Amino acid sequence: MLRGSARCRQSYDLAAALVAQLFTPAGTGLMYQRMEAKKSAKQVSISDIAEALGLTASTISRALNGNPRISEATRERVIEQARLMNYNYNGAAASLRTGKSQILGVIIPLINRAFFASVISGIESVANAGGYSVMICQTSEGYENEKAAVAALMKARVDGIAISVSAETRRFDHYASIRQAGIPLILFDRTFDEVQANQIVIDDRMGGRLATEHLIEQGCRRILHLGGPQHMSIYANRTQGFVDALLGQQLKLQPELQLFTALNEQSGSEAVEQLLAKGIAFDGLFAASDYAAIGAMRRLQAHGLRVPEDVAVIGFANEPFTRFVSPGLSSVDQHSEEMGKAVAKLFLSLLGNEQDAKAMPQTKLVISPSLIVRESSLRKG
Amino acid sequence: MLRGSARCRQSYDLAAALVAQLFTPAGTGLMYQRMEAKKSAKQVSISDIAEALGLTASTISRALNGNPRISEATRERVIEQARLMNYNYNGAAASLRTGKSQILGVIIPLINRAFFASVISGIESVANAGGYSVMICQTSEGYENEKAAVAALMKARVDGIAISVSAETRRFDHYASIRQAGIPLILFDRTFDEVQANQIVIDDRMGGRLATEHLIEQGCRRILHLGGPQHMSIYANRTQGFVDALLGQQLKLQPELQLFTALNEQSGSEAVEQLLAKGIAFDGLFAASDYAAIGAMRRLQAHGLRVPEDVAVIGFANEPFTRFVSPGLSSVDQHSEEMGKAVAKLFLSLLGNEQDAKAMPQTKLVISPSLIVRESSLRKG
DNA sequence: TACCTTTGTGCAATCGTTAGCGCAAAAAAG
DNA sequence: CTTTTTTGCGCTAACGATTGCACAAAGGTA
Repeated sequence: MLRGSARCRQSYDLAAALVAQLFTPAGTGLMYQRMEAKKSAKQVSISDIAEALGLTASTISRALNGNPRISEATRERVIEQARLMNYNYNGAAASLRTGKSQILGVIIPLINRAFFASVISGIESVANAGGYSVMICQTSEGYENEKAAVAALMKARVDGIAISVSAETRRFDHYASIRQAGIPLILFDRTFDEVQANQIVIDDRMGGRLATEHLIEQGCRRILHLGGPQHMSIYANRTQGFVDALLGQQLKLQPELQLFTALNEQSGSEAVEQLLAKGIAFDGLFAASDYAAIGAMRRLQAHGLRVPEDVAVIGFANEPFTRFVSPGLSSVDQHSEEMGKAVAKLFLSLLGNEQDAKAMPQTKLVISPSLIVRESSLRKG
Repeated sequence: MLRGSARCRQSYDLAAALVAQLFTPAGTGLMYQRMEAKKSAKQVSISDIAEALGLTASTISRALNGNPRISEATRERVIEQARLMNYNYNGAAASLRTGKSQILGVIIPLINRAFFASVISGIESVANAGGYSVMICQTSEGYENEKAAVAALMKARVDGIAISVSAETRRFDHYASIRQAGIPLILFDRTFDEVQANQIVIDDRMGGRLATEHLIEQGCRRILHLGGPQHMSIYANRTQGFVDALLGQQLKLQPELQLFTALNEQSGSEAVEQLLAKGIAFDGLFAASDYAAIGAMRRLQAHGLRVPEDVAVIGFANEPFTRFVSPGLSSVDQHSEEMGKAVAKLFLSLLGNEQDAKAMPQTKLVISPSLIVRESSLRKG
């Protein structure tokens, strides 16, 4: 514990420069002496401003917070002095006093998935506009990391937590402390109904159905489905949508044409390899992930099969690379940015009206996905 | 200001459940009464634990922080009681008292660039291991957003700030408050030498040279360079590397073969269109961004030119999509994850040894990039 | 037995901000 | 010219954790 020596460090040339600057315009000797006396130049506090202006900290606080009981003249003096002294609001102190940190916590599996990056963008834009900062934690799909992330956010006393559950997570006790603290909890995209929390999801079942119906419409009759871990609702629902579409079009369900994998590039590739080796034919492919789709598509092409003529392919998530590959990969867009905005908006409303979380019924918002048709699934004529 | 009513909200069924749980094992009537009395069930504090155990807050604090002056027996009792009461460490209170928040601030232009996402991953992994959380702000390449991000991080009293400068930023006064507060500042990737700060960058000049030399080696003699805004050192350096390579190989610099754009997909496409329209021929293309490269490549193909046979193409950044496109896009890898780790490590060392920031000389760490050759630039034979 | 260490814990001040209450002075109402 | 209201600000007590100092009890030494 090196905490003992952790107090006195600052560059004093800068502190001196600051004092000089202060001394010139509004020059109160008082202020100068104070800086002289306190060797350890901490950041400027409202008390420092108060002292410089001959007021009290409460007045400074009220002035900066727009309290109507403060005269405009005083407010302007305060704001100007704060600027001069390079005052920085101390969020920690305010958080301690008010119990609010003005920070939202977000836990995601992987930050380098375009989907999650977009969601974060959406959250940030709305949250920032509402005066909130965002604290992001990545679990790398790990349960222990998720536990640690929750702990870190609780420690930071965030005002709300949004989680997209890691693939490894099957128990949810670590969410209990969130609820016990009365902190709003929102699950997005990767949700579990076992957890009592607000949810924002896309209609994955509809997405799966749209994608599959599109393939059927393009003339596919034997459609391979590469699905994800079925304990996760998003993947189970996409698969369900696939089933819906087949049955809806009076097509038979072929068990050998449903494979469940980790849905990365490699597993997509391997799945195709496996089926071709077994001599199982198919003329369409719906993967519940773009990564699996691209892996599969490349492997099909490596075997001399043409996409979309021999096999029409569609993925899921509309990752940016789907536009760049050739043939362009059809996919299902999840309106990720919108989802992020919805998450942040829900937060703001939950925090805004201070009805107990328990009074407010759990919200479940479902966003409809959109089919994005590119060359990989489009058979002309 | 709805601050007045912002105090009393919590779900009391849960609080009751907690009390019940508490009451059963270690059952101190005292505790129960306290919860009864205080209608507003705040989170549990160390004083609550102290009261439950008949100790004082200082002992609890020391026990939880591993202070050797506390007996093992007491420590265990404290830890167990903390677990029972579902205690959460209050970072805000500690931050206020110690002046340390155990949070690192990171400001990046865009979170949905694979490069930055990877850097963040790297930062997070090292920072978390060192007991720090990470707070991320996105500027969307905007100067005002960058100012707001700095303010938000200062408000959160982060212990250090890492910035990759937005494209729009040309003034750096907003960094002054960081230095004045004595907070370690690290610029990474997008740096400016005008700013007095630690820097972690890749050797962009070397990257540009490697890419260009590779094209020359593949037989290119008229190489088009799509460069970025030259006020940004990364792009100026990549361009300089291009120039170095040409001159090093006794090739002439052709002014009409250097275009400077925003380096997105569209500008890459337009640049190619423009040159072809003018009838300016070229047999190689080095773009300072993968996005510009893919845009250019697609446009070349649209004009019936073959890549790499007619024009060999190489990009920069090694974005993941470069693997998926066909032909695979050659690029320059920036070791983004390593860069992130280096940023976090530098933080930890800056925070670790409490020599003044001024005593510690400014560090500048330069990481060497790697050439990644794929089909787009490889002429067989 | 008297004195010195070591061990384990308590006391109290402190960090910066907020907010309820109080209280003058000024303004409005009577 | 009083009385009431409004305006503008100060006082003070929190919030929860940390930490230097004090101090009693236990153990060791002379």
